[in-house]
Amino acid sequence: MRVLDHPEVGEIRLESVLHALADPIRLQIVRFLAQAARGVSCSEIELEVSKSTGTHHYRVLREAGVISQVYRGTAKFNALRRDDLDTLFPGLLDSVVSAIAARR
Amino acid sequence: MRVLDHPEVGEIRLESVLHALADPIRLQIVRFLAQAARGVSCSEIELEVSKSTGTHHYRVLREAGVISQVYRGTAKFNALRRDDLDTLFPGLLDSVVSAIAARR
DNA sequence: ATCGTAGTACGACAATCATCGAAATACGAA
DNA sequence: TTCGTATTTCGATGATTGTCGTACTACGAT
Repeated sequence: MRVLDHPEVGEIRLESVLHALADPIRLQIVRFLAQAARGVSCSEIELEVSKSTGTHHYRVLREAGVISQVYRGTAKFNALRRDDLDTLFPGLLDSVVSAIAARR
Repeated sequence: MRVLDHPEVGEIRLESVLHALADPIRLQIVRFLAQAARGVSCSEIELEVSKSTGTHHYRVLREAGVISQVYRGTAKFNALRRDDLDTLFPGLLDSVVSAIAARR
């Protein structure tokens, strides 16, 4: 089974989280995950970039501590690390998600 | 008198704001401005980078819409665009400022 | 008019980044 | 085992970024 590295809660840095969120493709991913009740596979989110670029963006989000990723079979399931982020940076994720949800 | 370009409220983009905030030097500036009651000149904030690099960071913040800058004599006064940011992205600035203030 | 202070403009440089396509891997199903 | 699907890895490339030093400009004070 493939295992993926995630930063511990204590290792998540504000700069990295902000940097991870400062990209339209990654915001699109976060937005999708925010309104999904449970884990979402990569292929469920239609990104207007190539597959390899998509992989890159998921990795940036994971390594920053914004999302968690686990393999289930051949698919990889993604979820926001809501609790961890809310603990570290209260209100940050909510405000970003609200801001991206508010615009059309 | 020298005049500086600031984005209109409607031109401020979330990605640019997040990108502007995703740098330790710029977070230091924001942190300082957040706990200053009124405008602060560039030279009041001691940054561990050269003057020209400092100028660069102030410009990134201004062009993203995070701060406003006006000349008064030979000095340039900086202030957070609190109201504009709160209108556009409610809670965002507060959560970021709290996060940087919370860590030592 | 001259001087000092505050900040800018201009290259330049190395590092990081977003992007891609093509080849490779992991795993479930047939 | 063979096939198909999901995702990765590996360069490569062009764009952006953070950094600097030096030379410059703007302005107040002398």
